[in-house]
Amino acid sequence: MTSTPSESGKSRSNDREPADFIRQIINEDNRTGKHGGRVHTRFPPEPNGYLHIGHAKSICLNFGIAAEYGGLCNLRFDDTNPIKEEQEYIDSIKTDVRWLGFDWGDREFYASDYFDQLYQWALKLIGDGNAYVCDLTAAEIREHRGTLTRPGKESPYRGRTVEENLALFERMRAGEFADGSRTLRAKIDMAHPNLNMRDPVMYRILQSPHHRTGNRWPICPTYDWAHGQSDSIERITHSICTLEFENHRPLYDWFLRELGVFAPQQIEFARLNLTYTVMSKRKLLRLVQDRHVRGWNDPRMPTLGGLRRRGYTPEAIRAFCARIGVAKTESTIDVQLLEHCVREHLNRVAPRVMAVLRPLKVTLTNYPEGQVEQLDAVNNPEDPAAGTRKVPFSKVLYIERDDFMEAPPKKFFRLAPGREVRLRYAYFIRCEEVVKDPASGEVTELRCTYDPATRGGDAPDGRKVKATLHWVSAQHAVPAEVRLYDHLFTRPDPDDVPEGLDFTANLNPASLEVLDCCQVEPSLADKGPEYRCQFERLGYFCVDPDSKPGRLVFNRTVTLKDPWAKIQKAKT
RNA sequence: UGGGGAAUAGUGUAACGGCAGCACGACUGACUCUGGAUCAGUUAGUCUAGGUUCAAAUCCUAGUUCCCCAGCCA
Repeated sequence: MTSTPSESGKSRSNDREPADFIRQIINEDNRTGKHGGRVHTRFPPEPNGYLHIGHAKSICLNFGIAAEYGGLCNLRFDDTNPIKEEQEYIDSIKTDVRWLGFDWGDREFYASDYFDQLYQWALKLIGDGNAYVCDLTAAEIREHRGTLTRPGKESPYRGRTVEENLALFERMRAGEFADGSRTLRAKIDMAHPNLNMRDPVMYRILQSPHHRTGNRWPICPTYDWAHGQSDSIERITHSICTLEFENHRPLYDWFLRELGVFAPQQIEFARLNLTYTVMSKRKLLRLVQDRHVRGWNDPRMPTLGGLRRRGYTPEAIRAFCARIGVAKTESTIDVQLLEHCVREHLNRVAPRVMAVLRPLKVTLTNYPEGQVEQLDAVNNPEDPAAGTRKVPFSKVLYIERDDFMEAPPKKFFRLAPGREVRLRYAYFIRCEEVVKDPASGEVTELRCTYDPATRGGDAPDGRKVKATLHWVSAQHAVPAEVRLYDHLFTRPDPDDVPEGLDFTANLNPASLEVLDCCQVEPSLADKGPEYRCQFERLGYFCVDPDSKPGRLVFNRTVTLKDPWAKIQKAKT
């Protein structure tokens, strides 16, 4: 946890700076002294799934705001539903938040930490005539709730006395009743236009063991009953959540008011949507279960685990979250902005290396047999401190198949019969002869000559060349597998499908391409997982955890911007 | 047809009665030993209709469109 989560480094504690609507609210609260200048937020994941880029937006918001205002941000697991939650998720969530660069200190909390307090508060509401035990089944409750346009009917159990309710609730707690047979409900208003206020359930009976409290609680609180009170216990000043909870705010406030306890302010913002991907837990789970991807951390997934494996940096994700801003308008961010953010960071820090993905053999007919030269190559033109390295050069090389065309169209600047190009950091070469497989007609080798006077890449006579190609020396290169990724879906909105089909109809069949005959420069031989670099002219890549010594595996994080590829794509 | 929200270039996001700005994208051009990076430039916007005002994205009125809510999920 070395970095400051506040990317701007600027304090937002004055209201001169353009601030988003949440920071404006906080600025106003600070101005009026509402919380004595205190700012305390929380990130409250439910431990029933893996974190994704949408959560990163919330994490950056909550931890970022706390840091900017000199406040604190808690990590709180919203573990009110034992049948869906598991320790594995808790561990992965903590790993991801830490990886993103945030620190919750010793403030790791669980809603289940507050089950006793919640129970006491429930007793108070019952005592005040504000809650009652209801014997209706789930289906009956639904029927009684009414509809969007029609008021609900009151439960026949609504009129129970305080004593009756207290006795029944005590027995619920003692585990005397079957799952789902009774609930504790807030007594509010069955005719309320907001359905959340029509006597919402506070406790249900769920005998399944809880990952933290074991079998101590046969009853468990609902989100509505637990969340606001948890915020209150932690003295959260600003409880930031997504738009769908806007309808719950009246209830959130109602509980706090009836209890007479510290009242945090709930503020809702629009969740993140990204083009060419899905973000809902349900759809992500479906992709994993139906084997459309290789797992939760498949590099094509928008999960933090997937992005990490893909080679994304925490810095890039934080920069992205800072740029997308925060508002109440529902929006879909162009995935190109995310890609821009990784490129921007990796361009600054990633060492450059040469790797040939689809090798084409090149023999330099006039280069001495058996000779090897060690040529100097710059590690990162954006960072002189990164220094240089030696790259071996010899008579037989590999270049990229895409860098040669027998009949080059207009605007193709690379190698072609009779044409001269530069090999990066090496020599000018000229293509003299094209060798083909007589059967298939496929080009199998290029026989070229090199100009010894151009060693290092410059011609003493000042002659220019239109392209510089990357290459590797055949006898020195290390074989590697490279996994190329593209968008998981073929449409910006995966849900844009013909009637009767679902989002899987838009899955991109070409989202993964595995190249297993790649040749990379020898300096890469000893690199392990999480090593990130730029393959010159191709893109940013990282070593995959599947990689083993002698069997390198790389993932392509993102391509470089490539005008030529765009020209070609436009033609098809 | 109840209630709660939201509408600003292609996509996001500012401007809080006083010149509609920024980022990404797209398109030019310069430079380049990465068709990368960098630099310069172009493109393009206030949902609609009225009203208030010297002045409206901003205030008022009426409409339109989109999102959320009928889990003992969160």
